[in-house]
Amino acid sequence: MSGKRSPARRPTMKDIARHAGVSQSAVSFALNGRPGVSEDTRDRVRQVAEELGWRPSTAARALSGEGAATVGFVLARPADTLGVDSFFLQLVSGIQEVLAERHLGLLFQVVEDVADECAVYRRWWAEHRVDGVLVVDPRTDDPRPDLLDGLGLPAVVIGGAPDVRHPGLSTVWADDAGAMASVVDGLHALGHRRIVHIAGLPGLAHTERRVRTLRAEAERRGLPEVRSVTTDYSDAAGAAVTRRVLRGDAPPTALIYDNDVMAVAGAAAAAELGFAVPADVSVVSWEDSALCRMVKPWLSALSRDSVEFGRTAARELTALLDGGPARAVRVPVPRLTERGSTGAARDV
Amino acid sequence: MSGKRSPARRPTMKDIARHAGVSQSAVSFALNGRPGVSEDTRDRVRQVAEELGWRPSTAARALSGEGAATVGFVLARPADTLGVDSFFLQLVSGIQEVLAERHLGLLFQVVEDVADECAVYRRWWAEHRVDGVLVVDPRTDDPRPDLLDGLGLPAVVIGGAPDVRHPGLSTVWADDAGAMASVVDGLHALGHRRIVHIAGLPGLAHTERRVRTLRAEAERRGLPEVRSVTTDYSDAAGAAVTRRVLRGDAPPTALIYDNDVMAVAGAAAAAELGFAVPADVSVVSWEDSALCRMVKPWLSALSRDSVEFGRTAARELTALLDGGPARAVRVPVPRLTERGSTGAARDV
DNA sequence: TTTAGTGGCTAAAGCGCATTAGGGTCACCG
DNA sequence: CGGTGACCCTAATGCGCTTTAGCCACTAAA
Repeated sequence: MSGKRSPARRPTMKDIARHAGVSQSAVSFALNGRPGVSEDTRDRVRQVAEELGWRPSTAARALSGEGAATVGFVLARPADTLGVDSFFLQLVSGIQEVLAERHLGLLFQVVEDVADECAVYRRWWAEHRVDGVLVVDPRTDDPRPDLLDGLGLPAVVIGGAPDVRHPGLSTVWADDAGAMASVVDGLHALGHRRIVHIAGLPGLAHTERRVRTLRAEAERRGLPEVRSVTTDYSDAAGAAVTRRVLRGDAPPTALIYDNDVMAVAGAAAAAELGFAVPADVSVVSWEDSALCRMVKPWLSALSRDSVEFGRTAARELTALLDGGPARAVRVPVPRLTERGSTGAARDV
Repeated sequence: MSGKRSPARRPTMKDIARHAGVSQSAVSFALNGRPGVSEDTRDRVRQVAEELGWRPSTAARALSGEGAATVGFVLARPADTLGVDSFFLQLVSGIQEVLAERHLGLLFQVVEDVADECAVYRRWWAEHRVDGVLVVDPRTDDPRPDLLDGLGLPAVVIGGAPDVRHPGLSTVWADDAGAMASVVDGLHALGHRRIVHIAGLPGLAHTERRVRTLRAEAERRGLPEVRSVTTDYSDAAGAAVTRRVLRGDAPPTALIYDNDVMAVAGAAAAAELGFAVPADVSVVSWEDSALCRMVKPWLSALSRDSVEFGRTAARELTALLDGGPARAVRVPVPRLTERGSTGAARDV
């Protein structure tokens, strides 16, 4: 009835104090569970706050030293690269789940490269915008841990190996090395001797881990014709590299792709070249998603629970925000879901 | 040398004032381009601020009435639904581009349904967290415009039709009706008479628009065997519906899918059933992405520039934040990129 | 009876900024 | 030579919250 045309005013603690007939400080004590008010008053205040639909102004909270109730997440990828990638949305969705419970906001930003990412961290810190950040795509020789350490910004590195040089940062990681070893193991058992690993971006920590492990495994088994090729993760690169290696002399009999997009594109490229999957060449995707079940044959893939990965990372960050110690948490080794794209190596 | 172990302190305007030998107010005037200081002083203050790496505390800014310098974006989708969807990441990336220029943050949240989404808006508003929001997936009978209007929270609805009932909200929309008409036109010209539209979620405004238009076009041309089937956008649903309609009597000769994921899954399902694409059945995807070029034949698709779509939406929102009037902006009609999946209808 | 607590509350200060109301100083006009 | 702006600048206030200091009444101990 009252013509609610003018945008409603936000209720403040002052309003609550007035309605409840107490001082602002009493309201603050009551609402924050601090001693200094009787249970009676506390209940009354709580009730009034509820009725008024009061919520603490994050700005005011942040200003009086309580932190911004927000964590940051920066994705450093050129716009066109983040096309068909299920990993990040799932990761974020898991992160959200945990953050939402604690009413923590997620400040999200997409930038071009790591330098820009660092700039964003500096800005966020100076602007007092976030209490902590989640860092993805760790690199070999990464400037971010040093920066965040210096700023004193709590952070969880997602996908990096435990970093002894930065005891302030938590790490959540998957055992790529172990997974790679087991994949090579499986392929070797199937008779594969010539294996090419179509890797992701060079410089990324997990790319390097996989590449190193593959090389080590190959040496251990005495397989000279096993190697990695780095790419930019795009479908185009996946297809291009596939064509190149299959056209060479003594083409590989097994291909390991670092993501689903390249695996699908690569499998298609192989088929075009007349290589049957898996009769002529086996294909493994290091990322499972609906994509892997959209092509014929379905692609064998390493599955990991990206949503849970996100949850774990967020939990580590909240623990850090609560003053807990930094930790290195390993999530379960991704396991290979065998589908139709892997089989015994053709006799050479 | 000075043992920078303790996390650096954020410089404040007080620090600048001290270094520059002026009052805080002078600093404020200087830094915000307000009159009241000489150009000399202004430059000096700017320089000091620069040296100290000062950035305004958003908390303090927000508290003194300047807004939170942040806009919100809520995605109401169950976690497992947001798998292989290139649209949102691209949209967000476009949004970011515009927001970053103005140093506006993007608060991002994933929730289960629209009710939760509304709760998030209320909370954000009460907590003074955002200055405006971007709303996606508008529905028929949507509670959000009313809510946002009531809260006085500036908002841009992405993908909705212009809404005369909420003159406070801007709208950025694509002409689905026109696009649908032109697709039907093209298929009709190729001889197709039995067309099935495998649509997205019922209740979504653009789904309804497309469904309505398709029906109208069919009636206009006297095609009784043209219809829409709604789904949940998943690959599974796309494949299932495809199988169902192709197995029926008088199967359709053309299929229009509301997204790329369903189109690819559907095309695969058709192939499995022995329907050659496009000889037996033509396939059109209402979303273009790398996915469409990962299958054989490549899928004809309606391409729109999602990144630009995001930019446009963000620009409208910033205009709104600047006090500009609400507008309804139409982005270019998506155009059909003809690829190998569409062809003349087989003689019936 | 005084003294020391103690529980329940209020007043006041401070966080970092924007903004309003003045307070000097100088040049210019009458 | 006093008056009047214009120009630069400072002091002080408020935004909504947390927190410290302190007040008052009442009880328990000395």
